[in-house]
Amino acid sequence: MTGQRHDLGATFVRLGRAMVAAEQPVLDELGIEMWDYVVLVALRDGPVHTQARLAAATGRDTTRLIPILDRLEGRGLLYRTPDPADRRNRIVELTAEGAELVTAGQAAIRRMEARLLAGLPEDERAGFISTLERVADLIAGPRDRL
Amino acid sequence: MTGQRHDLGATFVRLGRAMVAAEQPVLDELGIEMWDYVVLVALRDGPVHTQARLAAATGRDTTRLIPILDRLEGRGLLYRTPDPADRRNRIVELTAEGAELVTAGQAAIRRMEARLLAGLPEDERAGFISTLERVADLIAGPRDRL
DNA sequence: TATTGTTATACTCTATAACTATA
DNA sequence: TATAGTTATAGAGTATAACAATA
Repeated sequence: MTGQRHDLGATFVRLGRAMVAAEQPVLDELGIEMWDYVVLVALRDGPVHTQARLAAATGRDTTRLIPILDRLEGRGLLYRTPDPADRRNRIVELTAEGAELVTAGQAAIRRMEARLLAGLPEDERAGFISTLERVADLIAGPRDRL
Repeated sequence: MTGQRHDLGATFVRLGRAMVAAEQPVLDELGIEMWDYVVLVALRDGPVHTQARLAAATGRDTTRLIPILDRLEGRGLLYRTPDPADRRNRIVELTAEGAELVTAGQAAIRRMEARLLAGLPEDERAGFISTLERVADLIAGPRDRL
């Protein structure tokens, strides 16, 4: 019996899939898809001046990002304007409605996470989450900040 | 600034992708693909009497499993025999060579994991991994054992 | 008739390559 | 000429449906 524990990769992938599934009903309630949410969260802290940077920060490539932006812009959750400094670039920014939605969405997802982890003792839970963030930086590199 | 930390889903997915990428060179060295490895690991602890159960345990569906089994059988790493008790079923079992390869592969992957986590203090690392296993069972349910 | 394994078809998602506009 | 954004095409990956063998 070699494996007292499972491979980290298998465990992380499995956990990722389970969390995406758990987020689905929350996102359904908000009427947005997962990648919509990812983009909205990435934009929450301020406008971005090139879509390429936004694509890198969200792990999509630029071509896959475009339909997402089209949909969100059509719903009035964000808007794109040409950058006056270089009109090839587009400044992407949340509308007030978009900012409101991402705040409400993330709060709902945090509540869902808390429910899932309710079985863990409080101190173990806190320690796990803080180490998890460090491990993520260690293994996957620091996240692109916009 | 709402997010002192990132959503768990985003973090797990990112970590999963990073670990899969980190495993790639190890698997290349062994001459197998990721799903080959997943199947070999699942079979390590004993034969399975229906491919449907193997598919469920590895997260593939039966149709996607078949080309994987074909390839591994062709390389002599496992074999399929009709179940005498119910000849519709196929018993899938590792060959000696397959068992050897999965043992060597997992050892190499563990060494890779240890290198990636070398930046963590030993006790924090141990605590994290043990809590991670509990969290995985909590969130994704106990894993199908063959 | 129902189920296992298999094969074939359709669909979705992703990646690559052209096209437009600005520089 | 080079780059940002966009659109169109091709490819890989996945899911659905039909088929053969056995029960």
